Amino acid sequence: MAKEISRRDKVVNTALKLISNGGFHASPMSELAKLSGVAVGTIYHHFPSKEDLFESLYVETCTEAARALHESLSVKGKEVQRLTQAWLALYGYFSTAPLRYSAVIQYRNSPLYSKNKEMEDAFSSLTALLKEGQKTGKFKKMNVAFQFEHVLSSVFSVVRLKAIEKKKLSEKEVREMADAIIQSIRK
Amino acid sequence: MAKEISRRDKVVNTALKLISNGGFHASPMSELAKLSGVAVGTIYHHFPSKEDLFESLYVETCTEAARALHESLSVKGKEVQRLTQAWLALYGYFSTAPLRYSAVIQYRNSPLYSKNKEMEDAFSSLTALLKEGQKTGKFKKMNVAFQFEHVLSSVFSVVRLKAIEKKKLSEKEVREMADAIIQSIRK
Amino acid sequence: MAKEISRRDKVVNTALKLISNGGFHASPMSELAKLSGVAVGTIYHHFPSKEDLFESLYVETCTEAARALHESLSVKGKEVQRLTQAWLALYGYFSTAPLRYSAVIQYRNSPLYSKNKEMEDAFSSLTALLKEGQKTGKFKKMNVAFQFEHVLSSVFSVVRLKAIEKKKLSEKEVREMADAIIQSIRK
Amino acid sequence: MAKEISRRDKVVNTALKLISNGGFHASPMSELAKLSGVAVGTIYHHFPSKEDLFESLYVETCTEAARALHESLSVKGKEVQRLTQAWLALYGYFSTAPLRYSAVIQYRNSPLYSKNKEMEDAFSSLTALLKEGQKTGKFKKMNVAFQFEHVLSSVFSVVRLKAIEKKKLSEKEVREMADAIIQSIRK
DNA sequence: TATGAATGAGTGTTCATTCAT
DNA sequence: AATGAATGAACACTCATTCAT
Repeated sequence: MAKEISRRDKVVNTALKLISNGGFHASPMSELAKLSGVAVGTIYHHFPSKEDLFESLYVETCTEAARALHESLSVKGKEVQRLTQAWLALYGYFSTAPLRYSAVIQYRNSPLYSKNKEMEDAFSSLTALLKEGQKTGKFKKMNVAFQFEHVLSSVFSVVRLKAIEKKKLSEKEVREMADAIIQSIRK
Repeated sequence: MAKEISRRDKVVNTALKLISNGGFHASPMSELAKLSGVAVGTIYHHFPSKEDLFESLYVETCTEAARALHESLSVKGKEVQRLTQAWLALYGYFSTAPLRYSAVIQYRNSPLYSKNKEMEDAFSSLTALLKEGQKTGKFKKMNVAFQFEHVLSSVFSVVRLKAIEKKKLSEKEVREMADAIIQSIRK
Repeated sequence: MAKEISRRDKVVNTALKLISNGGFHASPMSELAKLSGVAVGTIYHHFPSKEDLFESLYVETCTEAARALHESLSVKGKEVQRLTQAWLALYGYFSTAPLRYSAVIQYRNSPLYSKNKEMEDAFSSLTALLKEGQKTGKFKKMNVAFQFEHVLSSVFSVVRLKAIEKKKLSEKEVREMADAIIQSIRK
Repeated sequence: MAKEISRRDKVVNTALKLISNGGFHASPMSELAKLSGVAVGTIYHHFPSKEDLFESLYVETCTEAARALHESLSVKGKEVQRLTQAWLALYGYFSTAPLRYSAVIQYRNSPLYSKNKEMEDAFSSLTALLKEGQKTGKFKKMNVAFQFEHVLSSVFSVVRLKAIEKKKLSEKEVREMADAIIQSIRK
């Protein structure tokens, strides 16, 4: 029973590696094709353009991360507890998928971004939680966009330390970081 | 007595605009030359290569920001107070120079980075403050690199909100954000 | 009894539209397939190659035009009268089938041509008429190839005025043009 | 004293050869560069795009032909005589520059055309002559655009016979052809 | 017959860099 | 120092054609 990987998936996987290595502009379609074991035309059969391909990486990743986030928030609990779960869920997802972390970071800091608020949309349940916490008085009253950015960028900072800079981080340390962030949000 | 702007400075200023607009790869040297009112060859008299030019932007900016940071830290005071001053100094610098903020963000997320720890070095006084605060028990004991990233990325988040996304932020709001961040660091 | 259009005919009709619009090189087989409601492979079942397909358009059209020409020449009469009939027959055919006119013009001015003297062959009865007229002294003695070209290109000029440039031309005007041309051929 | 041919002229000359041979689409820029002894980038330094380059060929040629036309019409005379001179001038120009003839024909039958009425404009003195002749009663009253096309296409037919199909044509024969055409225009 | 995913050679164009003036 | 014409490797993308189903 052969494990068939679709050509599209081969391309996606190779693209994640390439972009994580040298970035969008250091990743020619020809090389992507070669490393994927696929013809150039085949890539264009699945993605209309290079930009689209890399946008797909971003959107797909947002969707996956949003699913992890959603599951973590499905458990009932107090706001602080739920925020902790959310933070850990996002951290869990991205530290397990460092290539996707890389792709997301690059996309969000590229000129392609801003057309695309996928992440903000996908993570709307996080925004909702923040608003709710502010309303119930559990969280500080503060610009929600800022709090959102704050949570997200702290997750990314830790993922970077662990997955990119290869720092050893114990579970306890990670948990402390999460708590520190959340402390800056709760009242 | 006319205020002569050196050709080098013209180039630097135009480069900041260009990179802020479309990014490194969307900023051809030929256009940089044209918009600067300078010949292509002239740019190469001042900078050995395109990469070098954009690295210079980064290094220069780090140096300027470091100066602002240094001044803010020259005032004696308790660790928490000094950290607040440091945060506000960095915020002050970057929110006044949004093009340079843009250049720094892009550089730090480009493959050119990592050769270049300019910012960490330039901001060593911030790292020193964090270590000191941990030692004296004022700050939470925690991975210093993470705390550093955390401070920096929070500054950048707020600058982005204000300078890029054009959100109106009162001084009071900014101060609250700073306090929130610092609360997550202090004991 | 439904009027079934064969796939081949669908392709031919679409090809005529496409080539008339943007020309041979702006008409990819993939688009031809899509607009025809047919798979790419199906086109290749009916035509060995793209060049062949467009050559078929030309040859088919020549054949149809030759039939019209032939019918007009089957009526007996004096050379001048018959030439007039021939001119009007060709004009009639092409002004009714402007897409085919377009295809013929393009083919005749493409590098594919010259392998293919289909039109000269198909229109041999016109050449024969010209030769006959010269022999009987009704037409000027003159290079027959030139006279042939002359007649044909005048037909095409008028078709172009009417069908492509949408000039309103009365039957009387067209007749005058025909007469003018023929006057330059007759003695 | 070396005869310096500018790079631009080298490109133009090679382009005329190439397009005359296999047409626009069979003439890659890379080959054009190689045969011109010039770098690809250099072509783009002088022409914004391939289409522009070939349009330039057309426009330049129209301008040159218009000059020849203009000179021939500067001589005073009766309308018929002047029309003859005009016809012969155009014939003279194009039969001496068969590559340019080829380029013009191809351009006029390509989808690029129609944006560009250069030839009609450049040859406005011919149109003017035709109108004048109709007004003074020397020429048949007839659609001027048609008469224009008629004159032009007859010139092209003869050039084609001579320059492309290598038919030997004596001066006398050419003159007879000219006369025949003009006979179909004069009253 | 019919399909359309897959192929990959080929093309127009860009742009960092050089160097003669 | 300053200029900008010239260079050519590199790239994204196209599209005629094939072939397994």
